[in-house]
Amino acid sequence: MDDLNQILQQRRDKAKEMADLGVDLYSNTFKPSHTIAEILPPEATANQDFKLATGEKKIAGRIMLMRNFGKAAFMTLQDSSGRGQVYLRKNDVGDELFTVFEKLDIGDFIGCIGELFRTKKGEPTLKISSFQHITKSLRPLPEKHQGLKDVEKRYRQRYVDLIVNPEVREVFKTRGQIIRMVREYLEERNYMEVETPMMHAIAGGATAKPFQTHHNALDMDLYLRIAPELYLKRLLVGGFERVFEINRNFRNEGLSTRHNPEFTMLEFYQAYATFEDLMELTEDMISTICLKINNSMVIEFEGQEVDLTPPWKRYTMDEALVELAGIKQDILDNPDKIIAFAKEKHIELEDKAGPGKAKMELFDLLVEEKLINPTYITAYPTEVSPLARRNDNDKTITDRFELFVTGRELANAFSELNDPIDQKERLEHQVINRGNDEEISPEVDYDFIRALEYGMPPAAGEGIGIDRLTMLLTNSASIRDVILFPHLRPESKQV
RNA sequence: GGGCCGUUAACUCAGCUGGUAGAGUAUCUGACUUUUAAUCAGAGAGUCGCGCGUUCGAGCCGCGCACGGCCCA
Repeated sequence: MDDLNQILQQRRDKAKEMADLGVDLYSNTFKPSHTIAEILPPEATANQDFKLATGEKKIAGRIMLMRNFGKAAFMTLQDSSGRGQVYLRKNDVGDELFTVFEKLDIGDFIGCIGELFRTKKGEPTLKISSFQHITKSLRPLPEKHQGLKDVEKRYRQRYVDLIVNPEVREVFKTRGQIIRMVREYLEERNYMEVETPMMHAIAGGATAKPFQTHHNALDMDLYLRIAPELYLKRLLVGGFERVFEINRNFRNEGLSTRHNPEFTMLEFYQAYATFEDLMELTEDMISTICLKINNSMVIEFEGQEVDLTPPWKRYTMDEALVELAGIKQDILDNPDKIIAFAKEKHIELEDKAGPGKAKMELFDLLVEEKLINPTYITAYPTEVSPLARRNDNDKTITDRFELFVTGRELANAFSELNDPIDQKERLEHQVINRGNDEEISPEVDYDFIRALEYGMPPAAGEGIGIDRLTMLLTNSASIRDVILFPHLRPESKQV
């Protein structure tokens, strides 16, 4: 720490000078009476008839901007409610405090006491009669107009991003609101929030590579969960008829603008409901939340207009492949032809893969990106839906839907398979088919089968990616923009 | 894993055909008691991501590596 650059050294020197003046650099005695937005709301600037509160007010915040006139200064203070202007004059605060003021830096926290007035230009401002230094900042903030733009720094040092880029704060406030609204929506419908294990002995409930860890005392390997599904269904067996969980899942796979190794998933299960009931619930829930967040069900996402007004478009998988990918029905109906067609499109299929897998891959390749407005795809092949209930009339498809918006999968739901014999066969079949080429060999969760053998009421369950929902509702192009601390490789450089 | 792009002062960015590095903001010094990108005058601040090579000479050319972004798998 002895090779500090000029600016860092100057700040430390100033801190020392303040301490020598008897200033507590990290005091915790100031109690603000108001937030900045309470007494200096943005609308008060626009509306000159806005009545300012009278009497002494106390606000605390970080100094963001300073316009210094030698014996007076305007400062822009920021707290969690927003920004506001304060005005300080040597005559008002006295020589002793003014000496402290002269040592203040942009980035420092101060507490200000004073009364409100309007400047010549009409801006509501707190006229400081006294102030207290609260916290010293030893590092300079980024440029005042450009903010912090370096994407890597914004993610690594999110705290700086949050200080200087107000729109980033808004995204994360909105994320919190979305989660709260989801919770409220489900609780109003008698869903109970539960927490199930994040560490699993068997990584089940989805097809994904898990992270591995180890429990020392038990001397056993564990996996960070890839999905909570099998535990939530155990709760249906146990008699809870409506449960939901909002929590992290972990998948040891690639990173992209749509994938973070840990991501937040909402899963909910409802006894005596079908996947069709959940289609109605989902479009109502998401459009309602969107309306509350954006005051409209028609929103913009990456320059495209997206209309979330229910009811949403519905296609079966086959219909989507015919209408949106132009595949002929007779190809879809013939297992050999559809597999051949997929291979023509350069889709790599394992020898064990059947027509269902081929359809799913063709859908991902040819259809998914075309689904901008919310669209339900139903009638997924049983082959690719090991946990979903078979359709009563056609055993090759399941009572399942996925929801696509802006070319992305947003939700996955189905009527749950509650036949333990069928479930056992399908999970075992899946394990055999996944084979040994994966580093972590898949296992069947036989306790889950045992639970089903006690009898699970018919139910429907759904998973909604909270990160992706937040991306949609905040017009964020990358998942890293809705995750406070997205995963990055470690910095090599000295900080 | 592959392709393309990026990495220069604390921040945002310039940097020509290879000739020892520049602006704005921020900082420091001085002036200034209603500014709001305050203004005016002056000053300091850089392992040019890292390493190797080519060259009399590399921020710039070549190779490798690191980190990041976008696209693809």
